[in-house]
Amino acid sequence: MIKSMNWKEIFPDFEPPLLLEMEHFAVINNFAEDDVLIDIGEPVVFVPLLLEGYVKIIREDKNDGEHLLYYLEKGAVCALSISCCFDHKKSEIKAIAETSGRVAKIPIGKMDEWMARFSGFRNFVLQSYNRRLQEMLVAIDSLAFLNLEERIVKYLRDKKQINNSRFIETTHQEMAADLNTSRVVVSRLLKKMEADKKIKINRKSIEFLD
DNA sequence: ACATTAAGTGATT
DNA sequence: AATCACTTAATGT
Repeated sequence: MIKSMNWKEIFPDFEPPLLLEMEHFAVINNFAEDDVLIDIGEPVVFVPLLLEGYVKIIREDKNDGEHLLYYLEKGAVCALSISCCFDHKKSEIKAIAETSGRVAKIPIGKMDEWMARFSGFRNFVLQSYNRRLQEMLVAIDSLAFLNLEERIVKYLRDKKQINNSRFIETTHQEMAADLNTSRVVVSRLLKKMEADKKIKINRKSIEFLD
């Protein structure tokens, strides 16, 4: 179903022999919006490469709610899954499909092998790691240094970017969960932002006026 | 018409 | 900024 043309397009630096092996060993899965791709505590047996779509990566504490860390985009590999894989650990995060899309699941054993044999693959993994680390810093910064209203603005900006639309389809409840706060507080701040002409609130969607 | 879900609000901590 | 205890509004059956 997936031709090497597609692979080459998404992963331009992969060597042709690597692409051939990938087509053979990778398991392709389609997923729909809101699918839970992995949850906390589930064993990680594959390293997922995102072929299409966006995935929300969420850190969750059993008692203390959850927090959105960052989004994974097409052509990215989940850095956290790699570290989990190497140690045969269980997942530290929850991954939810922001949009529908496709993943290629790489068996753990192949990761070692391909990183050793293909410099294109090794560089890809390292770069991907790097990007995730950067995004993690951004997530920490926003938690540590931004107030809730600023975090909401950032949240809406990110979502706007991903969906490529100034109409953000979400509920106050969902935002509160992602930002680890309460719905009432989100509603109030959004109301204020609407009064300030920054956004327009509709039921189950928000229009971002930049 | 009734139930469910999303969002708004005042009062309190 | 969080929580409570509602109310109101929109949607689904």
